[in-house]
Amino acid sequence: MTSTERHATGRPATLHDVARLAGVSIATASKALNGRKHVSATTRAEVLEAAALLAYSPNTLARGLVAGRTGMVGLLTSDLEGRLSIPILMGAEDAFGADRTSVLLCDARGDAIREGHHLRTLLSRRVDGLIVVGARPDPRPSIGRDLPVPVVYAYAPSADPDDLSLVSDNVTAGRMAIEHLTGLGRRTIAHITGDPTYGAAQDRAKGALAELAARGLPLAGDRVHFGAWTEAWGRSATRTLLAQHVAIDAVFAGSDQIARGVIDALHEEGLEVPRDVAVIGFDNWEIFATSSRPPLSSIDMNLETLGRVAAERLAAAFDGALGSGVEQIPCRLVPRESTVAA
Amino acid sequence: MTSTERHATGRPATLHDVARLAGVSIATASKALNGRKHVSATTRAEVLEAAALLAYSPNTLARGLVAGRTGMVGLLTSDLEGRLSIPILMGAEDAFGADRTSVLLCDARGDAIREGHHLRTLLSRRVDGLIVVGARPDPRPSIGRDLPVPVVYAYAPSADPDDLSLVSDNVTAGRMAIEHLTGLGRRTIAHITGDPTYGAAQDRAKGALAELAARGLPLAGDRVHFGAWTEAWGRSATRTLLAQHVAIDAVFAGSDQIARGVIDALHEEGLEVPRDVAVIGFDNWEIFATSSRPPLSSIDMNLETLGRVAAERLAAAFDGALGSGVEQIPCRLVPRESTVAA
DNA sequence: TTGTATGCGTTATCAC
DNA sequence: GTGATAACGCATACAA
Repeated sequence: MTSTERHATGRPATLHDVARLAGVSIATASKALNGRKHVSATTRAEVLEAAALLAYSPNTLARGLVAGRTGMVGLLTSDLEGRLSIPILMGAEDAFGADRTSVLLCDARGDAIREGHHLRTLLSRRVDGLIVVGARPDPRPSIGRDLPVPVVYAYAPSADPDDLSLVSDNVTAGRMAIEHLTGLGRRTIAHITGDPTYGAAQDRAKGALAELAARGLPLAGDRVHFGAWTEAWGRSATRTLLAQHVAIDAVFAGSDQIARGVIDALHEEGLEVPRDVAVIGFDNWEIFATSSRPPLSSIDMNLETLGRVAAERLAAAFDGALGSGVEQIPCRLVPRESTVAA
Repeated sequence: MTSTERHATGRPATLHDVARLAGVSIATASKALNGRKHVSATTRAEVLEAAALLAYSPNTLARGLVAGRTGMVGLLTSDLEGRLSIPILMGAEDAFGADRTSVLLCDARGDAIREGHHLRTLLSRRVDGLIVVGARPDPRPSIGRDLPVPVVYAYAPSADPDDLSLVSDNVTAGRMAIEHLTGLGRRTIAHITGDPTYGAAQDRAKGALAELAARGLPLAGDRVHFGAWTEAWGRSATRTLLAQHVAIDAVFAGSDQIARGVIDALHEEGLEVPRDVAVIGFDNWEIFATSSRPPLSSIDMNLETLGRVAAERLAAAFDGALGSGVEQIPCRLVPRESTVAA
C-alpha cells in the first residue's frame, strides 16, 4: 500500500448510486431511506440492502442545502483553556443529540478582530445558531443585533438586554456557601475572594452577606477580602486575618485556587482543616478540588447545564421564539472533606 | 420588538439577488466576487457594491457541494477537560487559516460507541479530514483503515503502523530535563513519575537514564519512582527518599502535579527549592506551574505545534500524499524559578 | 407505488 | 466581457 492509497480515493456513494444498484429512481430511494410512506416493503428492503452494500452515507451538506438548515451551531469562545467551553459544548451536544446537530468550535482568543472573522465564517457556513462563551462572567459587547440566526450568550452575558444570556446564579451560590457552613455549626466566617471588578465576585459576596445577615451573624474580619484569583492572594489574605487575631472557624473562598492558598496558610499557622477552620471553594475545578489536602468542598457552576439550556433555547428559537434578558442558572454545592462536621 | 423578531427572519442574500441588483447574470457576479479574470472593472465594482448593499455572504455549503470539499475537518477527542484538544485545535486553526477551514469538535468521552457515532456523522458531513486526539499518550485502536478521508492521530498514536501518528518526543524530553539540571551543577538527581503503564512515563525515564549514563551520573535513589500522576504520590515518594537519607539536589518530576507534591514534601522537611533541591515538572500546565512556590520549571509538549503539524499533514494529504508511522514532535523546556542556579 | 422534474446556491464550461 | 447552462447530492411536489 503506497502512501497515496492510505484513504480510499473513490468518492463516497451517492443516492444516485444506491438507486441504480437497487434498480429504482432516486426519488424512491430517498423515500425508502428516509422512512417515508408510499414505498412497498420489498423495494424498501432492496434499497436498504443496496445502501448497506455501498456503505452509503447521505451527504448532510446537500441535505442542508435543500432543507435550509445545516444542523450545525457555532460555539464562539474566548476561553483559552477550554475549561468553560468544553463542559458547555458537552451539555449542548447532549441536548441537541449529537447526531442531529454538530458544533463548530472557534476560539477568538480574546481578540475582537478574530471574533468578527470567526463570526463571518460561521455565518457563511450557515450555522443554525450561535452560542457565545465569554472568558469572564461580566457583560460583554453584543455580537450584533440583526444576525440571521439566533444567538445565546453563555457564562458572560451580552451587554444588550435584548439578547438572551445565560449566567450562573452567583448570588444564590453565595447564600448556599454560607448556609452550608452555618449548617456545620460555624459562626465566624470570613470571605476571601478575587478581583472586585468581577461582577461574579460582587454577586457571590452579596449573597453571602445577605445570608449571614438573615442569620444574624457578622462577617469575620468585618469586610469582604477582595484581591486576585490566585493562591498567593488566598495565602496572604489568610495570614493577614490571623495576624489580626481575627477568630475564624470557616472561610468561604471565591475560587478553588484561592481556597488552596487559604488552606496552605492555615496549615502553616498550625490550624487544621476542617477541624479548626472549614474551607469551601468555588468552581469545583476537579483537578484542584480533589488534589487539595483535604479534598476541597466547592460550588459547581453546572456548566454542562448551562450548555444544555443554551441548546434548548436555540432549538426553541429555530421554531420561532427566542427570549431575551438574563437567565440565571443555579449552581450546586459539592461537599468534600474540607467542610465535614467537626 | 417581539421575541420572534430577535434575529432577522429573511433568508440571507444569494448570488442571484446580488446579480439581479447589479443587473448582471449570476455567472458574471460569481466571477466578479471571486476576483476571476474576464470581468470589466466597472461591472466588478457594481457587483461588489450590490454585494455590500445586501450584506452578501457566500453560502459555503453550496460552494463545497460543487467543489467537492467542505473546508471542514473533524477533531475527534476523548479529552474531557479540553486541556489537550484546545491547544491542538488552536494550532490546527492557525495552520489552516481560520477562514479556509473550520473545525468540528466532537468529544467521545472515552466511549467507543460514541466515537463511532461521531465518526459517522463527521463523515456524513463530508469533512475533508480527521484529527483524532486520545486521552492518554499510548497506542489506541485505529479508527478504521479505509476511511474516505485522511486521518492524523495526535498525542495518542494509532496502533496501526499504517496510520499517521504525531506524538511528543518523550525520550528527548527526558534527556532535556537531565541536561538542564546537570547544567545547574546538580549531580544527585531523582526521578519521580507517574503510572508505569504509560508509555510516556517509560519514555521520559528512558531518556533521563540515558542522559545520566552519558554523563556518568547515577540516579539518586537507584531507581525510577513510578507511581501515580498525583500530588499525593509526589509527596509520598519524596518523603520515602528523604527518610532513606538519599542525598538529592534535584528532582525530575513526571508531571507538574507530581512536582507540586514533591515541592510540598521538601518544604515540610525544611528543604528549600531551588537552593537545596531543584525541581522540574512536565506538561507546563500554566495554572500549576505559575501558582507553585516557587514557580515551576517544566517541559512543554508543544501541543499547538502538534496541532499545526497535524493540519499540515492533512493539507498535504488533500493533495495526495499522507505519510504513515509515528512522527515525534519535540518538546521544549520552560525554565522558571524552581531551577535557577544556586 | 413509482418515476419525472424542479430547486437549493455555487462554480465552471462553454457559447455568444 | 458576458450570459446561458450543466453539474454537485438530495428532497419533494406532482404526474403517471
